[in-house]
Amino acid sequence: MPAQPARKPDHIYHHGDLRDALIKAALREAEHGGAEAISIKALAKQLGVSQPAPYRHFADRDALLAAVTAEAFRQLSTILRAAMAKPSRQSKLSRLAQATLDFGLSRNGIYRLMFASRTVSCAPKGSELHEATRETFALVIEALEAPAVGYLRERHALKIWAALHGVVMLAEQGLLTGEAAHATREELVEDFVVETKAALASAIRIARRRKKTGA
Amino acid sequence: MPAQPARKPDHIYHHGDLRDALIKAALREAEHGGAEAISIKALAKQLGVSQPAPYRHFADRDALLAAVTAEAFRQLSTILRAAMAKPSRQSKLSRLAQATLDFGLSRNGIYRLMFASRTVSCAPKGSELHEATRETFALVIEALEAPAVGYLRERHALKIWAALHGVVMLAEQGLLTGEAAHATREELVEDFVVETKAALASAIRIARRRKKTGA
DNA sequence: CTTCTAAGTTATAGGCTATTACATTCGCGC
DNA sequence: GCGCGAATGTAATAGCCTATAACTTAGAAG
Repeated sequence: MPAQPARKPDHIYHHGDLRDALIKAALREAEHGGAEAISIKALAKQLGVSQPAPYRHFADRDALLAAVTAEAFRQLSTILRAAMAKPSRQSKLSRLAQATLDFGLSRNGIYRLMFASRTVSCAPKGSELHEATRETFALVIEALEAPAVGYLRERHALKIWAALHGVVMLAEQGLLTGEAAHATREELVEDFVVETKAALASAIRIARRRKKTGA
Repeated sequence: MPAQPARKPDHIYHHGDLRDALIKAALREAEHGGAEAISIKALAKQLGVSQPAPYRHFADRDALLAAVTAEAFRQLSTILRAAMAKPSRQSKLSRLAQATLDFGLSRNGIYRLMFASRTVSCAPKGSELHEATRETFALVIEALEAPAVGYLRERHALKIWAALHGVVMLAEQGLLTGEAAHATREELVEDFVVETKAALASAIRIARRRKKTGA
């Protein structure tokens, strides 16, 4: 009888879907250690393939990071969509904001991959990653539940989005502890939500009044 | 005549102040490439010492990063103090905010080192780095130019600080371009400044009224 | 059934961190 | 002034990581 009796030769030559497996495994690694925790070599070992195998699917480490980050954005989008869909006494924007905060704190490493690395800013315009970030931001605009008047929606979406990231970042750094912790992260976020809604509503009223008198 | 005629033996044995030189050189490197651009080996070469030499001054790479980050915070503090001191028609808070934005965008890599890496959150309570971050934040509180009423100042300082970081982060990511660029970064920041000042003033009024009627 | 291509393998080069053991200089007490 | 210990620097080396080159295998397409 020859060496291998066939029938699942123990280590199959073709993994099946190594590309996808790499992204998922990398996401797991990044969960706690951030981008630095993603090692191609370690991933390959973990998945039972040789170290250079991943390079068949990603030109280099940065390409893998971009793919991982894009996947992370899609996951966040899914989470936010779910939060917005869930019936609740709170506003859509509030639910989106709290869900973002939660994501940013509980999946810390991934969050930094998404919002604090150079990966995203290097993504070319039509890329998978760029599209994923755009789609997430579109949800923020949607959560405002406001009519499109000029660029007022975009502007206020940007503001609440920025404020949210700031809170997550500072919270991660432990700058929201001590005396300052008097206001919890959630309260801070809710402050921003309320203020943003009020500011946008007011801006829209003013814009419409101006338009009417102008026309 | 012996080999070396003395008189500055070309490569001196003791650098003089390698520790400080390392921090400054690292800061230069980080300016554009962020933390990843800081390589102990490269720095050593650049400064004309052997690779292991830096380890006489820093236990490991993370220790160097912490020192570099602390220095960066002190530099930011200096810049902010200067911006606040400069006479201007704008409010102190506005000047501080715009200076922070400017710093975050022009010294991009360093900014990420300060606000988007794990370095800061790992800094123990009494450490040089921790103190440097506290001092910077104290300037934000000062810039509010408001009386201390409960923790209202701290809370609003936190809010404007968070919003600022958010704007810088999104701007770095190119999320502030396109349609959204209708509102420039500076305008967004000014929005936050105005809103924060108004919100704090209002909160203080309310707190005082409550106190008076309560007492 | 052959042949082409996608996907995987071994071997290897080169960069980085960090440690160990050894060398040199500084400065302080005497 | 001199000698010795502490501080600082060096050479050599181990171990991890990325990335490439050259070769091999499996599966699909004609």
